[in-house]
Amino acid sequence: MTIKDLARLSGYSLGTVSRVLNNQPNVSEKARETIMAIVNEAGFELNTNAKNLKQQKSTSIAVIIKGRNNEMFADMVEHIQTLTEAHGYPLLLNYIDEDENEVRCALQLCREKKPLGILFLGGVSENFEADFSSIGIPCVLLTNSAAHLGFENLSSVATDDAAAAYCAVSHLIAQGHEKIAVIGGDVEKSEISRLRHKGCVRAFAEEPHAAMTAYESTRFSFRGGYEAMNRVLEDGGKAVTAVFTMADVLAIGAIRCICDHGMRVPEDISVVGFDGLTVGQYYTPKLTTIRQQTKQIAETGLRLLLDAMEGEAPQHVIVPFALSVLESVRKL
Amino acid sequence: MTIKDLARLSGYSLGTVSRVLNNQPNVSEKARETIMAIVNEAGFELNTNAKNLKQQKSTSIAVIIKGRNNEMFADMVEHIQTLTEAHGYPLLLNYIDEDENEVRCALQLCREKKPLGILFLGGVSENFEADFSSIGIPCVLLTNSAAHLGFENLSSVATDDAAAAYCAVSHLIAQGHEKIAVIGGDVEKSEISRLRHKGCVRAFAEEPHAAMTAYESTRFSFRGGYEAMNRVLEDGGKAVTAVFTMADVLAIGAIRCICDHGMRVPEDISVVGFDGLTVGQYYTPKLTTIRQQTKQIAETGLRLLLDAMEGEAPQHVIVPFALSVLESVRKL
DNA sequence: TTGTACGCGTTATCAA
DNA sequence: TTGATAACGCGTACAA
Repeated sequence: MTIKDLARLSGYSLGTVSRVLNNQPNVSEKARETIMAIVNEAGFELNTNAKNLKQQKSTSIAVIIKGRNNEMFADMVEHIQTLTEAHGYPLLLNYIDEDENEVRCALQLCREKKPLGILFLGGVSENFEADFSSIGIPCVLLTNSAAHLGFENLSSVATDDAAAAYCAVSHLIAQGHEKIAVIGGDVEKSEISRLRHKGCVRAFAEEPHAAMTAYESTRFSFRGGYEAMNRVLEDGGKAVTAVFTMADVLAIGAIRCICDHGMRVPEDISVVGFDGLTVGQYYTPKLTTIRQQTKQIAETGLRLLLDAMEGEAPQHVIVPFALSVLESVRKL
Repeated sequence: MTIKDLARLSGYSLGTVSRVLNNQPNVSEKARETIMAIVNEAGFELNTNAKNLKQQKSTSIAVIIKGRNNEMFADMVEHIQTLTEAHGYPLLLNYIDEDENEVRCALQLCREKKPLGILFLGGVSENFEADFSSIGIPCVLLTNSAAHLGFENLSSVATDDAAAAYCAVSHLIAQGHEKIAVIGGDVEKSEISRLRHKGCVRAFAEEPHAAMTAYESTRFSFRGGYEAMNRVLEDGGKAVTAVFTMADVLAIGAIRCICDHGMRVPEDISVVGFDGLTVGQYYTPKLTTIRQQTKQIAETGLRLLLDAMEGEAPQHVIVPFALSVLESVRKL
């Protein structure tokens, strides 16, 4: 079933049928009704390939998600999906590995699928600096700020990672902790880890009686958290009383490790996480954590993208975070 | 950059260029080299829209995932993605709501994107009975069996849900539990819940001294598990000593609820989950659960789909499960 | 308000 | 082994 058949069946010409299908003006009400009746009855749909070929672009928005088993991203994708559905934009979901180059992926996507815009869930500055200039369509980077990159077609929405980490560590210090271990990602490679680490350093600098006794770098996973905590504990001597982890999954891994060493959280060691995953509220103990506003990040990001698609200038938005104080920290 | 430019640049005609690009025979080695050199240098890529338009189909495989915040499905999608990448099939990921009709969605997909095959992650028999006959391409249903539906182009890969639930409840009974509550989904609407419920019933039937003191139906989420457990506990009197939940998220919600009531797991109440989520191994207590082989389900499902795309007959495979005995069950 | 004709980038058929 | 040419289904000037 093509618009040719539709033309034949309705007695109108191809042009009229096409105009009806695209809600264009200059069509008689009668023609519209006649044609739409046949469309609905036969369940006709335009051929996307032909349409895109003709228009030299697709009508879709692409999303590039770094890391598949990332509950926060999954959450954001869900929101984005709901919103774009309302706007009528088909979504092109692309999951890539943590260490793949998201900008290269975007370039390929532009050539192959020609999306109207791209949403990056996660990304590293270096990749953008290297290749982003070849991308011509509006893009938005989520969870990292792209303000310093200065591209004309790149907006960003992010949490203030340094401030959030500062807040988490300050909370531990305020509760009387002085020997605090930190578990996070590779400060060389991961921008997010770098920023959060910076926040930690600032917090310790302000309170000289407290110190970061160790910084353990690992993958962002339950197992990564477990193994990193293991190294902290086996390193003995400096007996930490608290740990700040740069992700809730790390916190959960770390807590499990602490329990396996015969200690308890928060009685023996306090733990603060980062992200605000749902599971944290159902964990034992309920996780004290930095809660990121995933919904707001997703909504704002999409809005910036749609705005940019309308020709507006890029923006760089910081969304607020909140320290969610539950049960995994004890006052000394 | 199109194959027209390529023809002009190489001095060959459109036909020859197309043949080279599609690795067809009857091309001189010289022509192949000349053209490929330009392709590589310029980073040329075929226009997918034009190609699909001409061939009246796409080269992609569609995946319809019911429920976005489902860690098990996310896991399976990850495996599928890795495997299809190796085979060179682009993946069309479609996340839909729990209660949307996956077969309707598939029909629309067939019209719009014309995939080579469809993988269903989750689905209910009723929807397939109603509309699946209109779908002409090979499909595979994962996590539910489609054997009884008898479609010529529908394979399936599933865990034996009834047997697994039977195994879980039998384990509790074997540990001396006699008053056992069960938390799951709506037996009327959810086929999976129905099958698992059936397994429970059989287990209780075999051990008359044990009984299902309550069946609480709820959504498959942390909160759902919490609320259902709340109802069980507030219903007092029949003092359960164990709970079987039809999902690990339910188990975690239930355990949190038990703790909030001042009791402990497994000291006061034992809990068995279902799925084998990673977080269960890092929970406190480590979750005793029915472990589903997500990797194997995904791999088998994709293999069946590829086979069917080659013209082979549909198959219905049951993959084994395992009872993972960790810490959330106590022997009475 | 409606219809005609062309081109989007590709594959495939046929003739050279 | 190669080249010319006709589709594929659609949008859109332009003409009627």
